[in-house]
Formats: sequence, structure tokens, C-alpha cells
Amino acid sequence: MAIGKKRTNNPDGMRRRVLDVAEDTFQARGYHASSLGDLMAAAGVTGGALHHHFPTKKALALAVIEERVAAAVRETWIDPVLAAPSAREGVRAVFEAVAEELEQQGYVRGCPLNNLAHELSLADDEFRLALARIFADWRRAIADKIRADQLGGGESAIDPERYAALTVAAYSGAMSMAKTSQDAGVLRECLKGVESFALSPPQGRLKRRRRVLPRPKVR
Amino acid sequence: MAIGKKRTNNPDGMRRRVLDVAEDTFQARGYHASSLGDLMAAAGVTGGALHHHFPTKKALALAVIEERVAAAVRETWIDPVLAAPSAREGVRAVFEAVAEELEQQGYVRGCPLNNLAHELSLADDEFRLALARIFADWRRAIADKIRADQLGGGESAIDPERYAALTVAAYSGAMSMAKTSQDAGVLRECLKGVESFALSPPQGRLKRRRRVLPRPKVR
DNA sequence: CTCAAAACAGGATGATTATCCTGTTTATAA
DNA sequence: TTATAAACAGGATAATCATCCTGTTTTGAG
Repeated sequence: MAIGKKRTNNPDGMRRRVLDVAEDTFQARGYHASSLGDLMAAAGVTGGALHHHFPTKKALALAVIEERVAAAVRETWIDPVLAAPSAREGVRAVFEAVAEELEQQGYVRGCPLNNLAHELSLADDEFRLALARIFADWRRAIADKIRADQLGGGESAIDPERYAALTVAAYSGAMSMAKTSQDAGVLRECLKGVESFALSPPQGRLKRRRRVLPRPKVR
Repeated sequence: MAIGKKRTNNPDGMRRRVLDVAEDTFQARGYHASSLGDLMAAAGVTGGALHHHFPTKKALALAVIEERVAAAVRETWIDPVLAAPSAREGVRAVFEAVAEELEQQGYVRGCPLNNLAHELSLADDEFRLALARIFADWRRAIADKIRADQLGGGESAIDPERYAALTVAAYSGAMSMAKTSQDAGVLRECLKGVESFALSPPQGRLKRRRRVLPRPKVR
């Protein structure tokens, strides 16, 4: 350390700075491709400080998952959907907001939850369970919102769990493709698909009705 | 080498054995977590032989992507869907076949394409483009099949590209959740969602109808 | 048969990396 | 003030890893 320099302990701030950098780097390069040396340099943190707050790389990643990834899903998905007038409108708003944000920033880094889920789910059961919990909370929030809409009379009798599962899956898969093609357009495409599901009448009626409809002429 | 032992050159077989092991290990542990030493031991191949066929680890992964992952998507998705009586029936058959296979083997390793796409898309543009091509072929096959169904009069006027995008996204996302929860049930749930999309009326009519609906009362 | 290239063997190497360890400084409770 | 633990510094270390290199064996063309 430079002579004459004073030091001020700031454990919370230092922990936060490390998590900031780790969240960002794990998202951009993945867990295994991010070295602690890189993180230390980017965060301006020494090895001693890093090791003090996070004794192992796994502990750091676990903190990123439980504190940052979970919060990201909450902030971009759960809270907006719960605050929306309806589940359908909330889902549409999130899809469109994310698509627009990605198009403005010009590149797609993917969904932080899915990125880490793919890399770490099979590597370690603690990772897997922490990630699975976030998926479950995400789906439960959407299903709960659908149920609330149905109680209010504003939603058809679709299966809430099914709608939630399809929505999360469609978003996750669309982000996967968007990341691979570096094009957020597929998000909008998949949103339209999910919306048509949300608006379709319940399964039993649908099947019966379809029999009666005349075959559409195409081309 | 042991004295008196003869050696038989078998370049194709050795290349295939390396690719077999690499495909399997990359799928189970990912690219960065798989060391060439592990691969060499598992394949029973020396460093010299490995380096002769694949000068770098990246070259090996590229071969896995272009030869094995592309073939896996073709065999489990493209060919069955194209061979099915209709796109919808083909999609349903694939979802159910995969779900059943996963339930029988008792664990979920995820979709090889999505696994590598998440880990490698941002790492290297060559990786990314090779993976994007596979996604594109996958979607195109489904869209083409829908168009064929429509020409035959057996499919409603849904947008083929939209149906393909939603199907691939729903499958990819469902596999992501199945892998994280180690439970293939979500695949069946998402299949039902996609099926109801396939049966819903075309988008234009839908949108117009929506305007007329009264706003749902929430809380 | 000859010989050049392909196929393979196996160790060397340098770079990277996560973890640990020994100190030093700062804060806090008594 | 003093003692004790927390907070931080910074280098050591041992293991790992991808690549490279030198040498040997096999193969096939001419």
C-alpha cells in the first residue's frame, strides 16, 4: 500500500462492489470463464478482501444467484406482472420492455437466470436448487396473477400453471435464440404466440369448436 | 507403448471416438469445465492424436457443434416433424418422446444446442454463428411443415414463422427448467400450451376481438 | 522397395487459476 | 485505553490446463 494513505473499512460497500462486478462478468462471460483475478482487477479489490467476504468462488456465485439474479427476475418480471392490470398485460409489457431495451443497447447478453442455469445446474446441486427456486418463484407469481384475474372475472378458464410455464419457457427460449442470433426480434414473435394462447378459450371448448369451423382456404 | 505391440492407424475411428466423448462431456459438464485431459483419458487417446485431429479445443468444439449438435437436432426434431402427418402432430410426438425418454433415464441433461449456445454464444463469434445456424434450420423446418400443412388444407392460417419460433422457444425454455428442476414434467405442460396456440384462430381476428372486450376488474 | 506424408505417442512448458497464508490496519466493545 | 475481532493487503503455492514439440510408426503412392 502507498505510504501515508489511510484506509477506511467498508465491508458492505466492498461486498457490494464485488457482487456488482461478479454479476456483470458472470452474465457476460459465464462462471467458468470468469477468473477471480479478473474480478479482483475489475472491482479494484485485493485477494484478501475477496477471500474475506467470499471464501470460495462457489460462495461468490451462490451469492450472485441468491441476491442478484433473484432480484433481477423480481424486478424485471415478478413485480411488473403483479403490478399490471392483468397477467396478460403484464407479460406483454415485460416482453416489449425487454425487447426494446435490447434493441436500444444493440446486443443481447441473455437472461441471467438461464445463462447460469445452463452452466451450473448439473455442476453442483446447491447451484441447481438455488436456481430452481428462482424459476419456481417466477412461475408462481404469474400463475397467482392469472388466478387473481380469474377471480375478478377478467380472465378465461385457462390453467394458471400452464400459462405460467409456457410464458416462462417461451421467454427463456426466446432469449436463448435472441442471444445466439444477437437479434431481439424473436422475443416479439414469441410474445405474439404467447398472447394468442392467453386469449384462446379453454381447452375443452376449443377442441369442440374447432370441429365445427370450416377449413380455412390458404393461398 | 508396450513392447511388441503393433499399432493400427485408424484416423476416422479415432476422430469419431474423440467426438463421441467430447459431445457427451460438453453436454454433461459444459465446454469450459471439460478439460482436454479428461477427454483424452475418457476416449483413450493420446495428446498427439488429439492434437493431430483437432489442433485446438475450439476446433474440437466447433466440430462437435457442426457435426454432432446439428445432427442431434436433425434426428430428434427436424426429421420427425417433417415425417409426421402434420406439424402439430410432429411437435407433439417429439415433446412426448423426449419427456418420456427423460423420465425413463431419471435425469435431465438439457438440450445440447441450448447448453452450448448459452455458454459459447458470447465467447466467440464463430461459435455463435454455428449455433445460430442450427436454431435457424430448426425453425425453418417447422415453419416449412406448417406451410405444407396449410397448402394441404389441414392447418389454419397461423403464421408459420411465429408458430415455429414459439415452438422452439417453448421447448428450449421448458428444457431449461426441466434441467434446473431435474423434472421433465414441465415439458408436457408447455406442450399443452403450444398445442392450444396451434389451435387458436389467426391473429388478425384475435386483435380486433380484443378491443371489444371489457376491461377486467382487478382487486 | 522407397520415401514422403499422415497418424500417432508422450512428455515439456508456460500460463492461468483458485485457494491459502501471514501480516497489518481498522473498528468496536468493555 | 485496551483488547479482540473484523476487515483488508498482498504474495505464495500447488494444481490444472491448453498447447507445443520432438520423435516414432504406419500408410500409400510411384
